[in-house]
Amino acid sequence: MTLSLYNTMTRTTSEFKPLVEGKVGIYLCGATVQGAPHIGHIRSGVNFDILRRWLTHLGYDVTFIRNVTDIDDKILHKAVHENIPWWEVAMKYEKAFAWAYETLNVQSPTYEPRATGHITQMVELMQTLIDNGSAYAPGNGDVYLDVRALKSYLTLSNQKLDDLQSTGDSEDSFKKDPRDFALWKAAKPGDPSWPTPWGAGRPGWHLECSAMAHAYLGAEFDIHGGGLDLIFPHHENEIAQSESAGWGFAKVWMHNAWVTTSGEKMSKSLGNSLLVSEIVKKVRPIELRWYLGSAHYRSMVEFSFEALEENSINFRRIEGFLIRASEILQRTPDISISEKFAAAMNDDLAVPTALADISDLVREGNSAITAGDNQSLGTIAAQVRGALYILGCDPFDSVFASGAGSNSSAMDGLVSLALAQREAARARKDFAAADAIRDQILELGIIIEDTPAGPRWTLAR
RNA sequence: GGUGGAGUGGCCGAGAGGCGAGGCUCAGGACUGCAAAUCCUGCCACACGGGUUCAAAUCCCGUCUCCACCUCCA
Repeated sequence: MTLSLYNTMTRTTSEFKPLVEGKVGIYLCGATVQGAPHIGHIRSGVNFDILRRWLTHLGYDVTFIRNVTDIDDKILHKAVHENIPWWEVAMKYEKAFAWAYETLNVQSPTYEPRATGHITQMVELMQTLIDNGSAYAPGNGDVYLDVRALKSYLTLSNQKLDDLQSTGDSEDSFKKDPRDFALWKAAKPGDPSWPTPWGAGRPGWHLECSAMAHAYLGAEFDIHGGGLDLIFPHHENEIAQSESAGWGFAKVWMHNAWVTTSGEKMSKSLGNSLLVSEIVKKVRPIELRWYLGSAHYRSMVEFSFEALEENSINFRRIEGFLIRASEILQRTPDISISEKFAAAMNDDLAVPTALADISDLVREGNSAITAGDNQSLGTIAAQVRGALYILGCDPFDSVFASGAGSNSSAMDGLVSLALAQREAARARKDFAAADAIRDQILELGIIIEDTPAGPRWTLAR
């Protein structure tokens, strides 16, 4: 059984073959740090984190690059607006993203390059492109890529150059063709700039990613990821620049779909952003991650708090099973991968199909608990935990320490005291007193369940 | 105008020629002092109109509706 992935370039799902046996290089377009992360941003991080975890499980040595775009128009605008230096804006939101990734258990990239740290590589790339006639510097300080000189263009979005709507941009008089795009933007007064042979300025967005991908992954690499909206123009332009420089560039292109609200794409301009920092006040981070990760990465997620809550209930059912299993087995379940889960994941990360397997396993596991079959329980619990680990939602992961098994011994002692009184009341058939204790404890946020092995308690979520 | 995606039961969501994924909700049952948790059973489907086929949610033709991208975007 081998891994198949959908490639946006070919519009088909085919077997994944790494360029170098046993190794995978991934470049994911990360954030432009101009605002706090909303759940759409973080979905991309979660989806590709699942891909990375799965590749790692399959035994690949994964080099995962996720860049930070720390210089761009919006960052500069924000700096002016807030009257602080542009680098303060960039760092502030870079930290906000880092917090969100960490909170949602997204593994840290192998390398996380910043655009401003790779100006040298960008200048070198531009020099190559100008030398071979692919790009030109018209003298105003800008550098453009000459799209008419390209052997091929728009192969990823499958469009024709002439079908593109004209931009109606009248300020582009220096361009040979209105569809030529800027590799480098001439410095404006007051803006940060870096020197180049063609004048001082700052990098265009597309140039950054080509230069950084090349710096860390080489002329060609396995997988390039990003959001659906990056296909055009960002990824097309990355391809154009990189191929013009003679690089093979990415072999597989993967794009995650949107998180939408009310059927519309979330975006800053619509003002309906749902910040990660706000949502984790309403549900636990592990539940938000479960919600974002449990849909197929190429399917749109229509966000609603109702759906989020429903998904959380589903997750708690699975989590509850694992916690009960660990109590009965008196140890944390192992991590193993079931064949069905593996088959689903190998089919272009078919997480929803894999979820059906998890549900079946949980049902079987619960039945094993009832039957007192601890051997089966151990096997099943390990497979459930293994699946959750790949999805980044392992309740025993220390990242989610506020979840399972974190009840302090002091608290356990106090609750046990109350439970002992309740058991005494039940023994003398004083059910009014027993129920009163249960109700009072419930008001404090603690749920009591009577099991054949005696009462157990958990914190209400 | 160009490119791409979607329409499945009360709700959310898989599947891609033949056995109704799964979850939530609802109804009933088992268990329980009562609950909770859990298990079992049931209810309710493939946007519309044609066609191909022994067989269509799935393939083909047409129609309707919705969404995204076409130089800010995860």
